[in-house]
Amino acid sequence: MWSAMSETTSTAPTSADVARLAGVSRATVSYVLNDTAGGRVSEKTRLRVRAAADQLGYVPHAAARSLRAGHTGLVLMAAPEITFGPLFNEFFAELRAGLRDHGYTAVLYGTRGDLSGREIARAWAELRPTAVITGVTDDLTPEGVEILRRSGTRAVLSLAERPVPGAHSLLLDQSAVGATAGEHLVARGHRAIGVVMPTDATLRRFSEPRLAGVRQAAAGARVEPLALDYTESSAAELAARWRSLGLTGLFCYNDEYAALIQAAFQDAGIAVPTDAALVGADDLMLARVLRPRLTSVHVSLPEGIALADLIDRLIREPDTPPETYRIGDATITVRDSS
Amino acid sequence: MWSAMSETTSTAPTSADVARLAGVSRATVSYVLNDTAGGRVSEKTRLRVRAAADQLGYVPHAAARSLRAGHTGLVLMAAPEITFGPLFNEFFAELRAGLRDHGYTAVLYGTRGDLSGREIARAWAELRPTAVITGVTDDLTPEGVEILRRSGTRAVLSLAERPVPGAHSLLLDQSAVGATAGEHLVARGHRAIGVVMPTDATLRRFSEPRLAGVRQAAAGARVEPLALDYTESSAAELAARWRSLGLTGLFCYNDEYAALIQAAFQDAGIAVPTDAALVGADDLMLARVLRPRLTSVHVSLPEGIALADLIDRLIREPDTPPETYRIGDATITVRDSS
DNA sequence: TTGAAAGCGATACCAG
DNA sequence: CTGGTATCGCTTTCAA
Repeated sequence: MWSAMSETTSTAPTSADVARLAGVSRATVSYVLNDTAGGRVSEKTRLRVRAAADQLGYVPHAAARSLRAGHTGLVLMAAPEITFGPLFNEFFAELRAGLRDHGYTAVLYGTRGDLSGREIARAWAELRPTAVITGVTDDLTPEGVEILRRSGTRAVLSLAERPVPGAHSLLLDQSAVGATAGEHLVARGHRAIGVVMPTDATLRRFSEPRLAGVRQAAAGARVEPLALDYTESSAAELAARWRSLGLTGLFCYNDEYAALIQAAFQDAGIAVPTDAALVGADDLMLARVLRPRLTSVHVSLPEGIALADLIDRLIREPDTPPETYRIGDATITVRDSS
Repeated sequence: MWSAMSETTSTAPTSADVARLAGVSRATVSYVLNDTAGGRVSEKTRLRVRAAADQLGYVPHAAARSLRAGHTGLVLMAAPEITFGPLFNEFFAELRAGLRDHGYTAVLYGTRGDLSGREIARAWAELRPTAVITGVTDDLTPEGVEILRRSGTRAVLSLAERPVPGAHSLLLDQSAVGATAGEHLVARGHRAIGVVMPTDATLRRFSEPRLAGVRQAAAGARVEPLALDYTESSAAELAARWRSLGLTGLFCYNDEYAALIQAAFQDAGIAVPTDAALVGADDLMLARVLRPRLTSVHVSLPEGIALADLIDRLIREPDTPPETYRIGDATITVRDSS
């Protein structure tokens, strides 16, 4: 029964309040509510305690508990400020579920870009997380890793395209994406390949290794980086000078950029795939709703469950030397654009 | 200087450690590091304390601090398990920035769908958040609101398409989206209008008010709901029976569904906009990369800054009776598909 | 100008 | 079977 509306003065009920109402000690309340020490408390008392807790709407105080326990079950995940699309969202959701099954609480903790590596690390360290997974956008410096470890963080992982010294690395091998696209285009006979490079600075960490991957796979062919804003006008401009570039294939960074370009090419009378063979990446639904349908490279992220198991192991063995786990398999789905 | 690698035994340095190293008391350390009581501590001592803290890599313990302070600066935001796209992401990022300027720490806290309303509320209440913003996906029951308030949460907001009793409501008026689309189609002379209804259950809370909006705006016209999976085959099927439906206009729920349908129509030889006038929603970049370009209804979310100000006010005046704030203006961008 | 000590809420040891 | 009590790390009042 929810008795009265919350008064302003309502201070949260504590275990002491529960104890008082049930006529027992705080220790007993703790035993009962945590199912500790089986059978040490009589059935009758347990019922009284439970009833009292219920009546007061008692909820334990996580901060007090973890202060006493010496550890929080918190796994902090860096929250990207930019969108990575449905792929990442689903991945995070799965990972969170997996961690919860191991008894951890996963939280997306966001920071703005205007904090230095040290400040970010300190902000995280204040929460005394059990583990930290730094995302793709955030800069975790070696110094930051050290700050976290000193403050008791047992595992620091970086999910990025290059390793952070001192931290375990889940290396998202972006160059494999480019390489897969490059191989495909070369196999189709293309010897002059353009690579779209978004001017967006936050994407550089992806675009550059992807370019390198194309270069490596298309050794011997001409590979030309082409800067592009994510705007219609920028795409139109690229379309206008396409014929003069002498290229036949184009790796478009991802499906969204590819869609933009395909539309501009269409407007300019450049036929896909005959005048330009297009390859996107991420294999979004978008690739299937365009006409012609888009060939796309897909990066499979690791199963959230498996990753949760790994994190749990690293937490339990905090002295495991930093290791690099290569994740993400690149596979290509060939459709009508190439 | 980062002396040695973190040993296993490394227990996080406390303010007592800093005090010992600096040769002062814990109180003094607290004064210095928090800039409390200006001028009460001599410059010399302050330097010593700062140096000691630095040397040890001291980071204060947030749980201990807030336990003592009696309040956390935590604003919990329900993390949606599904994607709402770039619109929401940007909105969340802005909101977080705004809250940080007010001294709060915003955190995305995720829960899986398998928790009951009470369990979710308890999980949140354990963290003693200062405010909770429940997202679009999560079910916050009136009972949950009460649990939170009892445990000291000063403001509970729901950002949803219908109000939660007891909580402040940021009412995202989805019916306005449908109404705007309906008005547009009617103004163009359409008297038989289809409305795409995603079969995805989590989207029903959006799709139904959107449908209602169309109905209201197109009173007198025929309005036909059309169930659709987010698959190519489902779209193809709709295209196959389009002519037999006798409809001329189609509101597609959002741009992604509209893209799917436009492709299917194109495959089936149904001309857009002459055989079918299409209207999407959310005004994504997608609407601009399709050919014909997509007419789209745009919902403008409130400025994160403004919302942060509102939340701050509600926190300061926790007894403000629950109120409903209508947010989101629907405006249409007419392009080539309608 | 600095230090001693109380207390925030929960838990776990050791007595009774 | 149950209760007292020390403890986690930090802030803040009160004394010195």
